[in-house]
Amino acid sequence: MARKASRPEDGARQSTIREVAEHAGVSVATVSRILSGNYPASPATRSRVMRAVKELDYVANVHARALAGSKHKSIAIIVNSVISPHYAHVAQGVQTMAAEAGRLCQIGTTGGDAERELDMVRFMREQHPEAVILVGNVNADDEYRSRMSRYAHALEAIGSRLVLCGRPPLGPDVPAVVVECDYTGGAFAATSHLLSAGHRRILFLGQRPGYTTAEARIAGYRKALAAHGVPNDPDLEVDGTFERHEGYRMTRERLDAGTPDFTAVFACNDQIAAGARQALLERGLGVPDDVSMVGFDDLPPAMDIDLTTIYQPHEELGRTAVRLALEHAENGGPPPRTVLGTHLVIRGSVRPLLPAQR
Amino acid sequence: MARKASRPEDGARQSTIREVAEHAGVSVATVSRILSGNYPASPATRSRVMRAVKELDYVANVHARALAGSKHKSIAIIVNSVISPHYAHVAQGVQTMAAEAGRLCQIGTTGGDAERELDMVRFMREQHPEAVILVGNVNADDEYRSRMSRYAHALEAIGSRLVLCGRPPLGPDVPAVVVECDYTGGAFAATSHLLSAGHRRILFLGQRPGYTTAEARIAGYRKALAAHGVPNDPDLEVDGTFERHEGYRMTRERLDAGTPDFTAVFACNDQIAAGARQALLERGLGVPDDVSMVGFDDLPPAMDIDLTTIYQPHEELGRTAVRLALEHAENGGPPPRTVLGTHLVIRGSVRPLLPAQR
DNA sequence: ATTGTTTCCGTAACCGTTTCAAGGATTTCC
DNA sequence: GGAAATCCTTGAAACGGTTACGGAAACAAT
Repeated sequence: MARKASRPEDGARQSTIREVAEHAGVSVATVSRILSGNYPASPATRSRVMRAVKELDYVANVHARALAGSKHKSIAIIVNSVISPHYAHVAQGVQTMAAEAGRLCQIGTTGGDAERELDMVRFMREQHPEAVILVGNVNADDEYRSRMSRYAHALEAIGSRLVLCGRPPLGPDVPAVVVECDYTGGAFAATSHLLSAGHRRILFLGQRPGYTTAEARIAGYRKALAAHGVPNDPDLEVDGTFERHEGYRMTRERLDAGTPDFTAVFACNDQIAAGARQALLERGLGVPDDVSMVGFDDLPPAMDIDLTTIYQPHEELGRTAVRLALEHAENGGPPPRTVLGTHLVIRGSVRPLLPAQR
Repeated sequence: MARKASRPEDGARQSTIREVAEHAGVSVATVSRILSGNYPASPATRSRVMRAVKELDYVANVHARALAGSKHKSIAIIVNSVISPHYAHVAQGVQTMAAEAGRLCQIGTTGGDAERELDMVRFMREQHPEAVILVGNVNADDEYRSRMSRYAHALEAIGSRLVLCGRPPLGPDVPAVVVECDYTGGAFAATSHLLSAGHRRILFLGQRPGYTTAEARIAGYRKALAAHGVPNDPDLEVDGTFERHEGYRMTRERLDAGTPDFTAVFACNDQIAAGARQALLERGLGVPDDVSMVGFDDLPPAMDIDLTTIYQPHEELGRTAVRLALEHAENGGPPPRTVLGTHLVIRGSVRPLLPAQR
């Protein structure tokens, strides 16, 4: 109904603000103002416009709106993978908060590849979102830093902000909101827990030189060892990605190499722990009877395998990222920065080691 | 560099196509054509334009492009939750395929609420994506059907299409691409597997009247019972959502009610199975020693708890949804429809029942 | 040399909003 | 009663692209 006859088309079209204006007998400017924000308007006009909107089932075109107002209510999030539980939870937090704030949530994945992350940021920039949230694990080399720095400034130029979520700042020259999580503290607590139970040789699963989230954990691990006066044996730090099958592989290879030279395991996340556990069980080693274990994340697999682990506030990381970005967009000033904490969740995968066994 | 002096601002701006044109000494039309599609242009002009683009670090404004070309390269996906493994995998498939096709991926969650799903569709419509993909489990009442039908037509009107992924068509009057998955067949295979192992009293966990994904499964369950000549006992069909804690609750309540009157469990997904298993273990019932179990999904928890289950092609569902939508946008014609299969994955959670135990 | 084809490129009219300067209608004040 | 202030409302210029249409140049054919 009430389609402009002057523009005949085969398919129906979305009604425009002009049609609404015409229908209500006012100008487009009036419709625009009434619809966006509560601008002074006489009650009569307002209700006429509202009725026209209803009758035509009018929905504003966001692209026209974004173009004219140079602002698109949307938040972009870039993660390694949607499947990985940690990222999924962070994404859920972002999504929830974005929805609450009436923002569209745009998502992109990188597979953990720094190059693809950069391309994704570039791609997202075209969309002019209010914020681009970068989550997680990436190997930041110099080339990466310089490109990301360029992009950060480009984003700034279009009034969008970069948010680093669960990772440290990229440097003073890279404008970004930062929402960190205390991975070093978490790893310290995990390792201390094992040390307090008498363990001395603790396998570290998930070392990844260059990757901030792994490096933060190993720093905590080493710090705990030092605090307990236990010498650090680099041979106990095993390289691998944060996936289940990698946890399995790392442990398997270790066991294949000879008799176990460790009594406990600290896994960089629960997935790794689950894989490691499987490898141990296949070799007839029980958890915690033969080997104690602490994971990281406190996500689904942890409960199923009764894993003592470190909780990190996944969803809150996402929510905070959105909140701070939006606040910063509102208030301006230097980009805010915050650090969220972690804590130990005790289940049944750690057993005290008798003095004789040490 | 080369900023228009006539428009002085505090912050830097993104360069426009006009600036690129000026910089390259050609018209904006030429730049536009060279950038989008391979329009005939002399190599000299092309390279001049390309160089200008590089030098100005020009990125087209998608909103302007969408407005002028009335097309935005984007795909919207609406799921219950990003956290739920099944949805996460489907979303991963969508995201992957969308990225391959150079599309932006927009995501929204509903928490399994039909009302919120409708609102989300409405919201997504404002963004003019090429497709809106609806995944999963929702209670479709008449009110829902009628609103969704309206939205489907509204989407059609703006050249966008609705995609139903992992759920049946809504009716002949609702234009939509449909990518189903054979849940009935999967449930039939699962139940048959248990029946063949001699089980007769099989608990069905996850009944949800009105929810298509649950109803498809129970249809398969009943069909298998009938095929084996086993009478259907409605009392064995337990209501609950598809979450781990619900699996725990349903089983717990069952066990609390008296001595177990079943020898096997079919869980509507692996999460439910994991929760059920925990409840059984807490009561001293082993899987599969005391109770056999088959799940659905073949996702992470399945491997950890050595669960025999039904595989469904999660990511492929997502990929297919995007592919069909894009193909349909290209070719037109009636909306395509397809059904993907499932298959049994045998692990160690089912044990044959001795004839004496039946 | 004229005409017809091709090929490449430019002009300008949109796309659907927002927003600003300015206009008309009331009310308020002296 | 007229000027000033106030309140709503409007026309029109952006915003940054795409694209229909047409012109100019280059080349081939007559």
